[in-house]
Amino acid sequence: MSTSDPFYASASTDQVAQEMLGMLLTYQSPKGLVGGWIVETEAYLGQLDSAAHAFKGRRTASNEPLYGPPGTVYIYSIHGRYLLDVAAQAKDVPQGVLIRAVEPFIGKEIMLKNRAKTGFDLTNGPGKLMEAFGISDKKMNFEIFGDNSKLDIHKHRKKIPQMIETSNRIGVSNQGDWAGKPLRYFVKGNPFVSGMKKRDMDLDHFGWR
DNA sequence: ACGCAGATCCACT
DNA sequence: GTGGATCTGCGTG
Repeated sequence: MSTSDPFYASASTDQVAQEMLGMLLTYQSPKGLVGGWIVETEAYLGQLDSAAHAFKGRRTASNEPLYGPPGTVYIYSIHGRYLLDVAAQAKDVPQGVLIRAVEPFIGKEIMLKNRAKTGFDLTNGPGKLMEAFGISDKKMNFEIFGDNSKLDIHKHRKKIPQMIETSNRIGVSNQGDWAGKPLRYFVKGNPFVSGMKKRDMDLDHFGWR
């Protein structure tokens, strides 16, 4: 995905978050290529969104990548983990999409070595997928997916969700109106979605069409 | 210095 | 399946 690609800027951030479901996320890691299908995302809508890092225009060294052009890598840390975001709007419009879970597709063996977990637990959470990928710092901040970065989101290599499900966002501390907005999107039935209950899993097709 | 955050793990119902 | 403990980096005082 290149800088000039209008994909991000042409759509609202919540639309982008939905369209990213089924796209392939890859990372050229030192140990080899790893990657997976994006199955869960969340949209964060900037200065008005009380759950967003840029709420009220907050702008610090660590959330600065959110203000970058569409496709900017935004990695931040919480609870000792690292999470992966994409800036989704034009430069200086601090809206982003959090990638919360992927279905492993490339380099599964590498991911299994990076993480002490197997099965769906390998990548069914935002911190888990980063650990599986072997990313444990913020060095790639400000890079552009697929342009000058080892991280890439393949727009055209896409799986099609049978159905996209929504919910409120996970772990947002703020109790404002925004905490309950349905800005989390996931592939219905995909077992790699965080917190997916066994009885809701579609083990035949993983929720893909 | 201090306190908490866009989470995870594990020991228990 | 779920609640509580614990993980560090960063923002605020």
